[in-house]
Amino acid sequence: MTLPYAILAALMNQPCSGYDLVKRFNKSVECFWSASHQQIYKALAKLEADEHIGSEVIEQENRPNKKFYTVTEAGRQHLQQWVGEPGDIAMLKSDLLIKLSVGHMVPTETLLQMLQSYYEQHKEKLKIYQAITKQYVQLPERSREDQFQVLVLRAGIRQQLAWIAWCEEALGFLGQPVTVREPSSIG
Amino acid sequence: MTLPYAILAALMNQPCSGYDLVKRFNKSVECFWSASHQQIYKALAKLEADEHIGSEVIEQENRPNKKFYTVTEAGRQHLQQWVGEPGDIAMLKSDLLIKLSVGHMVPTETLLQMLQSYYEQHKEKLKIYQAITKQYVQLPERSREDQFQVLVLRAGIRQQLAWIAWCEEALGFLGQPVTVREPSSIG
DNA sequence: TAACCCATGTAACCTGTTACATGATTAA
DNA sequence: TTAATCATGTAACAGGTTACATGGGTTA
Repeated sequence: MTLPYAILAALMNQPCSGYDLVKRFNKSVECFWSASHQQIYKALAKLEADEHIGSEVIEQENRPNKKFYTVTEAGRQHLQQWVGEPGDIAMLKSDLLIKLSVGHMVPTETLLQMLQSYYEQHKEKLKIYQAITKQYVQLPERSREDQFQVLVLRAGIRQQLAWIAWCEEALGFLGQPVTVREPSSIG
Repeated sequence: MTLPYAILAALMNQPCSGYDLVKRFNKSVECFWSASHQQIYKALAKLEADEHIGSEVIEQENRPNKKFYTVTEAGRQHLQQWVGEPGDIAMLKSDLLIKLSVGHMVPTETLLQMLQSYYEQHKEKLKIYQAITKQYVQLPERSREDQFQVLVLRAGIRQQLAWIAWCEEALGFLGQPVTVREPSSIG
């Protein structure tokens, strides 16, 4: 039930076409909600039918036309109402933790390799969040809108730092010498 | 695709009935994977058809019979193989972050109330993880199996601490005086 | 010449949620 | 007597993934 709201939120911050939305949802640029292009096009059709968004066809030469979506007043109110509602915290569903819960069944060397792969991915994700945050922080003046973007990104950074610290603890437990790092700081 | 493995893992650590599995999956006792009873019964039927688990009917007086499930050798190998495979880190999908990404659209007072509700839930979750961890830590001798359980729980604790610290940052940003806490420690 | 980008969609399938169903036992 | 616990399931639906489809333009 969250995807339509996530789309409304994205379009509020920056109206665009379905194709561009897909990129924003998946190029890890923006977002804490993923969706395939099929899902997004379908949700856009529904949102338009419900008159929460409107579209304008933009004719283009040498490439397909695009539909440019903007949020309607009704859509804005719908989103605004949802934002104020309390909700449930995200359930932590992790392959990795299921795997480690039966770690005693598997040779340590195998576990180390598997864990290392997750570790690298978390460090990569952290870099991405930090890079995007930097772009906002470097702006001479930040709007309140931008300040909220930074706040959200800092949540992502904190999550990744927590995972990274835990991976290091786990690698240590498994007997892997871990490179000594400076105490984590979220900047 | 993870649920069947999560079930195999749970049954490896402690064989039981479907009904008991449901409790272990949802009473936050054990697990970093949730599932409804409908899903679990269905998955159990499939796992049994694939001969990854076997069942024995236990006759009971004054209450319905139960099916007691145990992992077969084939199931054990299937699980073991999966544990060694590298996988993708969990996508962070958060209602709360979508809401905050359009925080500028909503009155601060409304945001504060909404955020407070998420904050309380994270603190509650943390308490649960800490209580379960304590039970393991207090044991006079911990098996390697138990040590892995503690490791997994510590991941949950770190995640909740990260969320809690971020909620406090967000409340601070919104102008809410936050009770001063000792620097977070995962114990 | 092959692969990828632009741009939008349909169809089949699998996963997960909600509602419905049964029926005895026990606690408030 | 109302509700909850025990114990297992079916059926309908919503959410999400994978595969298929089109067709010109650009890059290697």
